[in-house]
Amino acid sequence: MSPGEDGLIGIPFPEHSSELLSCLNAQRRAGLLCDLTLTSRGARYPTHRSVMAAVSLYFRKLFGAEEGEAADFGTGGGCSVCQLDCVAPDALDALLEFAYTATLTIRSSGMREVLKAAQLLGIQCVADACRDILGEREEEEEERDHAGEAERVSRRKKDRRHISKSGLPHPQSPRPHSPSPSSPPLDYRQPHAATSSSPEYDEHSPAAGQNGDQQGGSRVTGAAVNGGGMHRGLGETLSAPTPEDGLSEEEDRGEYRDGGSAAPPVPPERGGAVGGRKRKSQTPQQCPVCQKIIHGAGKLPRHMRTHTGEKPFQCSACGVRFTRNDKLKIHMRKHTGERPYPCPDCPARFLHSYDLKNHRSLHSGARPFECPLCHKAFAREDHLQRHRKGHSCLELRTRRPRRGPGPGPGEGGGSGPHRVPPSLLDPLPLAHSSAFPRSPPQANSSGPPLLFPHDPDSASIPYHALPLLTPHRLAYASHLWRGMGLPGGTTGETGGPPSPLGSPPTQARWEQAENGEEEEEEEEEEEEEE
DNA sequence: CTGGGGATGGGGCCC
DNA sequence: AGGGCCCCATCCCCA
Repeated sequence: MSPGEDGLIGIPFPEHSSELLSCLNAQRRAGLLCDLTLTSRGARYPTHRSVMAAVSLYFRKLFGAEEGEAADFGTGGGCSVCQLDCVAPDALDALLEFAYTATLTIRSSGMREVLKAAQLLGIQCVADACRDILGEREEEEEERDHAGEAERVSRRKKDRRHISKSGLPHPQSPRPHSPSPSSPPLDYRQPHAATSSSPEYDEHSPAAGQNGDQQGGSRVTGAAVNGGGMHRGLGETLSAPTPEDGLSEEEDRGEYRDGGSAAPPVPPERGGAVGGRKRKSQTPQQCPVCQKIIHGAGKLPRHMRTHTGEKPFQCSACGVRFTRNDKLKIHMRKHTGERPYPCPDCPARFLHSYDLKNHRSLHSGARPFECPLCHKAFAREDHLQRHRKGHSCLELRTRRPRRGPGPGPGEGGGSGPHRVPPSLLDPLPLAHSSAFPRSPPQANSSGPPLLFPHDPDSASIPYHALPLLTPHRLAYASHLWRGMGLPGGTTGETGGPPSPLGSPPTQARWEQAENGEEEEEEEEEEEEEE
């Protein structure tokens, strides 16, 4: 290989962008290299012109960074001061935090101020996000107001509002850098929300508490919007959403609309397979990063580690780290040789109960998961899903195995023993049917849907798609790792490329094939009659 | 492409 | 409320 000509290789450093941002944020907090000071009603925020120009259209214009103009602001060597009294200190603080962490953490009550500030400063993605949230919330509140059972919820909401209001500094009072005791949030010197508290999610540190408690005892009342918009350009590591992400986010969205109330109509469990288990009305907590409602007491710290990449539980034998203690415990079985789930029908033993369950289906020969198109039956649901994603059934499918020899003891007709999960019959999986309500992706049949509109004018992506970007596993995680003084975040998250399940061309082919089969089957029946 | 094992994240139950 | 334990759904990887 001649190194000069075609020996060019690109070595990606996925953590670079997030590390860069994190470093800039550290410099900002330390006041290092700050060449711009923003002031708002007495509060001063040292910052960097380049960062502000990168984030805000307003500053881009101001500094002439947009069209190559050399404005005074842009060329001066000293530290400039930009007075922004039209922007509330809290909102400015939140926007600065967003600029340097890609996460917007604000209180519900401050949403409008942030929206206003984002519009003023030309931070489109934040403005869009705030608009969406405000819109949703208003709808939600209307629903609640009409619902008689919502009394408790609304009371809590009032409390929240009260807390939030009392937490806001008086507009006239100078913006303190150290907030008063009654105004816990938004100390700009401290990373917000999950950023600051992420190291404390370690289960070993009981002081950690829930994320919502970290700033004053009330649960999270604001929203943390992970800013994909402006930082997406930096974040080359942004991965397309996995089907899992999409699906779960769909579920989440449903839950989110419930607003975490104590007695919402519970969305169906996954596939309804859980059956008897009822969701106990445990205090749901909202993840400040992905907005997901986490049910179950004490589960939020566990969930947060999926964002931070923190793996506090290390195997003493091989050093592998885990996010959860129970996973480590299972892992340890590999070292101890313990396989607590023996198959009663054969010598096989398993680490997990569900492995045994899967395995036993082999003995029984049960293949309860049938492809509705080619009617091939599988013992495992995920294998059926994989089968359908691979579209292989189109080539292999011939005739409906209506008589015995086929897989499974029963006939496939109608309400036979073949269980086809409703989700699999749904031609358009949720992840692709409603996750992109505004701009449906150009689903090509060979790759993930396009999440990022190429149109530069559409500076923001739909807010609903933000959680799908899984940025929390990228830039965000890096900040936290850095904050914890740990080496760079693990990149174990694979987030494999999703298959465009149910993409229109494929769906059309399926439907076509299905129609063809109906005809074929009729012919077959006629033959049988003869 | 399929079968199988293992990993991961979320929720429920219980202490 | 927090955490342990368990189960479930889903995904990844390998043969």
